[in-house]
Amino acid sequence: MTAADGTVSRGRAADAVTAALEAQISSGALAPNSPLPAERDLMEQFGTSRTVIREAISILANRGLVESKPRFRPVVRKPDYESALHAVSGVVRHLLADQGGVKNLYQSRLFIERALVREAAVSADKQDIADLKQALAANQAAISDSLEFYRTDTAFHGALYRVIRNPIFPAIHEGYTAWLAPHWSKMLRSPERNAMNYRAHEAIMNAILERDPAAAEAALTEHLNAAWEHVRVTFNIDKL
Amino acid sequence: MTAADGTVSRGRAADAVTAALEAQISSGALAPNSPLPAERDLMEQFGTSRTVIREAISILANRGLVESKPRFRPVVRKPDYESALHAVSGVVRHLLADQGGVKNLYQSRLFIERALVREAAVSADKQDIADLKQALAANQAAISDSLEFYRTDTAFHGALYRVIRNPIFPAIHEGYTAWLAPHWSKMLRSPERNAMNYRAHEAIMNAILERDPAAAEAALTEHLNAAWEHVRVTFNIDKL
DNA sequence: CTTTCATTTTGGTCCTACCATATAATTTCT
DNA sequence: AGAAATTATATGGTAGGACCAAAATGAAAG
Repeated sequence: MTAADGTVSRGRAADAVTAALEAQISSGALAPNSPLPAERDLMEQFGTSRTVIREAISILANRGLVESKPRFRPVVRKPDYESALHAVSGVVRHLLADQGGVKNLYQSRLFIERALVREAAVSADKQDIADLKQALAANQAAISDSLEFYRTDTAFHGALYRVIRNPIFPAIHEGYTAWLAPHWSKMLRSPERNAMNYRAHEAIMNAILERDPAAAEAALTEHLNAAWEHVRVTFNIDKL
Repeated sequence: MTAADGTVSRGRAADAVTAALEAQISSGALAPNSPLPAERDLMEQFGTSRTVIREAISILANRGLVESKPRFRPVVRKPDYESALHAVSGVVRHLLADQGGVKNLYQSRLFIERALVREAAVSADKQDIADLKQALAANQAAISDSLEFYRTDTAFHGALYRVIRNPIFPAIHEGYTAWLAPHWSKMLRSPERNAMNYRAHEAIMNAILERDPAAAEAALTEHLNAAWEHVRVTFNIDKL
């Protein structure tokens, strides 16, 4: 087969189509949130069979550049850090099922957040502080409502991932939230436990306000370790 | 269509095949590094057309569970943290091409490694120290050989990612190495610059040996910032 | 203007066929 | 007999056509 640039591809024609569509997405010719052209149009546009068109779309879907629900037109997605996380989610499922997978992931989260609270204590600006305070207040207000508490709990930790101005970190937070959620949901939520977790958040907040990175890191570490220990002993997931 | 478990899937039959193959891989029925059965055998085994078999294989490939070179039999791969990184590499390319992508990635690396050297200074054990020392020695021995210096440089930083016993982190290091390599290779390597970088590594090592996390973090920060600054001013990649 | 119904698109699946190459089998040569 | 060259087969990649069910669309009815 002969590609547009004249090179002979002995391997996959789909790769050429994939690259072309990638380019059209990057250049904005295919706007985000707009549906992809119909497969039969694409096969005319690229002069190939539907087979290769479909394979190309499949590749783009797994790359996170388009979102394809069965029976629906694939929708173009701007490649952002969330879609990158979405792309790994398939493998992550296997890793979590593996021995120690959940523990490894949780440990990495602890490690990251330790560094984040330290960073927050050292260099959070007024806006960061305001965001954290607001998230904390919302968390306090939700102590009696376990479902809402979980949401605000996640939001508070999420605020931590935003003190460092880097879109990679909020995406990482979303990853942790999504992948660890099944195990967090196991946690027996109660107003008492919620209150305990809120106090832990408060301690972290105070350490940040006092610009004490060591105290912030210590508070965060104890908070996450306590949560882990609770899940661990309650559900005996040591081997996970 | 009716799947093996009797459920009727209105969407994709390929998903059923994918799941079945996933199970066979997880259970070890399909051993790692062994080739997948031929497509025509699989279509008989699952009672579906080659189309869906091929789509399932494609999905598995993008999930990182099988590695498929064009025209070759797909090879089963045990899903590890490296294959997870491999799965994102497609999207990452786009993110790096985007505005500030490289900078964001490099900043995240700096953030992670700051925490890593701090961790190393606090809790590196004898083995960790020995590994770091060996990596440092190899780095010193390669000052005059820029190519080899790059390799040992990477190895030294890699040793940092292993002090915390978590397979996620070496994988992250591989990601940084692979994705940042194109930009690092731009760096004008010379014995002088190599010597400079070696001294930076030495300073980090010393701080770790002295169990001084703050000094270690400072040394690492200066090291990576200097490298970034050099790349930045030399090649004017501010907007990358 | 909304609802309902008939029509057309469109994605998902199946099938058959053919090509090019990787792999296995066979022959040929040393 | 063993190695190298040759032929045959198996296998992945692509093409094209067909059918179905659900989605999108347009027309008719309320």
